[in-house]
Amino acid sequence: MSASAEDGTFAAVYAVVRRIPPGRVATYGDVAAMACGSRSAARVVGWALRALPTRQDGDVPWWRVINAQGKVSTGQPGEPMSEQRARLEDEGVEFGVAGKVSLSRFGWDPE
DNA sequence: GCGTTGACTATTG
DNA sequence: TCAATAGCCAACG
Repeated sequence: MSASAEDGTFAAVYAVVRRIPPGRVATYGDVAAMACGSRSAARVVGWALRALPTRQDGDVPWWRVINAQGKVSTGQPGEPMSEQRARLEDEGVEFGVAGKVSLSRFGWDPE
């Protein structure tokens, strides 16, 4: 697709995140493995999602992307809990007492 | 082209 | 469960 001027690591990350179905969560490592081909590139995924508001994409469900520990990494100062967690709960994702999600239950299973 | 930074991951205590 | 350390990759100035 050459219609979009977006092609590269960032676009790859956005494409993978958009493929995450509602009620499911994916880890940075998983997205990095599919977007960049390397699980170690998880930092790049965080960078791409962090630059999302700057990219004005708006259609990327960044809240469905969490860390390998099953917890959100979005540090939202001033808020009791990250909006990411609220969105996930609204999608049907349940959090443990430690505020962690069971990746074995809600983990995204790419076909 | 180099050095710094970052919404990470895995390991160890 | 939490804290600290090392490793990895890409974008930014």
